[in-house]
Amino acid sequence: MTDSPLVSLLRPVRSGNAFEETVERLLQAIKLGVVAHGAKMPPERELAAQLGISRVTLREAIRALQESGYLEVRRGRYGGAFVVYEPPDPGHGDLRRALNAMGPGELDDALTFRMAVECGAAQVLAERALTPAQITLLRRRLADVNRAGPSDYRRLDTAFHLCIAELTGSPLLAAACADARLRVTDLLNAIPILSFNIQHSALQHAAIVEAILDRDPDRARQAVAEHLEGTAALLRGFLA
Amino acid sequence: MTDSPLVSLLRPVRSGNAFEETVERLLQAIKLGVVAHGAKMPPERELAAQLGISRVTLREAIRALQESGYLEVRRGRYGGAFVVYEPPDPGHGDLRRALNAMGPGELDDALTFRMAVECGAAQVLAERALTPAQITLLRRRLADVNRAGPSDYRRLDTAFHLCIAELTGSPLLAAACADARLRVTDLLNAIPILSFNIQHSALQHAAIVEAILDRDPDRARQAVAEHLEGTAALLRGFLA
DNA sequence: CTCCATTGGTCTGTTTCCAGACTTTTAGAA
DNA sequence: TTCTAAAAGTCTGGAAACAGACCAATGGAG
Repeated sequence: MTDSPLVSLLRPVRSGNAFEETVERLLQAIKLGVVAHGAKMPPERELAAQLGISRVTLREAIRALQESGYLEVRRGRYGGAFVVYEPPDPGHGDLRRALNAMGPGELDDALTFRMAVECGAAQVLAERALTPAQITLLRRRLADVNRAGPSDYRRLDTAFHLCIAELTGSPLLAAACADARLRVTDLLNAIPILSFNIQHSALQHAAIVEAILDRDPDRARQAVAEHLEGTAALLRGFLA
Repeated sequence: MTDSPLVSLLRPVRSGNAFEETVERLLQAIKLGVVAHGAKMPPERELAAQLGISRVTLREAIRALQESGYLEVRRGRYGGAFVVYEPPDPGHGDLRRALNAMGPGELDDALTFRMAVECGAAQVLAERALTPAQITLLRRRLADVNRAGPSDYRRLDTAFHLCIAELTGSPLLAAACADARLRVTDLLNAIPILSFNIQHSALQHAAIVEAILDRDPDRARQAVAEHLEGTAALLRGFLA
């Protein structure tokens, strides 16, 4: 265990199959509600460019999602790929199933990773002097998630968390946080949204923002850690 | 600026060219001294598997490094690719050159990213109860870097930093830290190693380990932040 | 001295992926 | 009603990457 740095350094160069990877990404964008129900995905050419893949590959992925009922594609001007998917209310077996879909150590890996990068992002942000526009944006996202109904909650919660990372101005860090979030999405989606939890989270979200705006890195870090620990404990509890 | 999460989510699926990416990786392993001067890289088949690429692609990369004088390849049993490279003493223009080789925002991005993930890793680790073996390893790495001579310094410093991430047991986090380190390697290599800096770093390294072993996440976070801030300030200073 | 395991070197056919040109559909503007 | 721009759909040739089998060298074991 924990052998030389070779292990970290000589890790896989490419994630795997471009097609599958793309399907996964788009699926996450849909499930996270980043592209909301009924909304249009960006045009193929644009999307392909952003994802760094060819149009052909992208289209294969889109077709797969179309056939699975996540997207509806319309041609012609003002056409495009529209999201036709609404997150179902999670049943009781769903979390178990989602957990089993992950490898054994994978859950811990994902949770640890998320804890580290999100705490790091909050800390970094709290060390900065934010511009008024940034402050406004952060407050806005906080208000959004606190005002969210059950159908919007996950989406706005995601937006709030990612907003912190994006405000650091580091694309690498933002990508890492997005990645971390992706790895627990399926699990989060399988947890029923309880109003008790929402209210609890709202307090924690507020504490995070407050600490950041107060330029207090330690408090920011702690607030995020506490917040994420709640989710982590919930998920880990189902493994017992 | 700071538009919707789409930006973080729909980032490139694959890093780029497998060949170039591989060359870069191997080069980093060499420059970081992870595979020391005169030592042998793992066998092709093994390496290809670890990097998740075909042997053909790997061999192309190896040949490129061979032709650039980084590796020497010997056939037959006990053959392999041997590192033939010794880091040159950095001259005065080197840092400038390395900095210019990066895009404008890239340096800030890399430094911010590094700050976040390494602080996060230290914090996470400090929340844990470490096994005796883990404690021994951490202390060992600390002692190694503090005992290092100028020729070994970078390598052992890298090993120490990565050790913290690896001890969290999260491959994702370890990979993120390795990645962050990679992005500033060229810059660090261009800085002359001053004994003053080494001594200063030694104190900070010790403080980090102490905080982790004391199970004090805040102090661990602060110690890492302070340590990295030193490097960051040094690099940023050259941009003025 | 012979054998053989281990390692790099080479070849072949296949799959994946790409770049780019071209076609078709469609909704709105003129 | 006609025209146009923006979008998806289609096609082709080629490059990149892979899988896997096979060859060649080499140093140590017996």
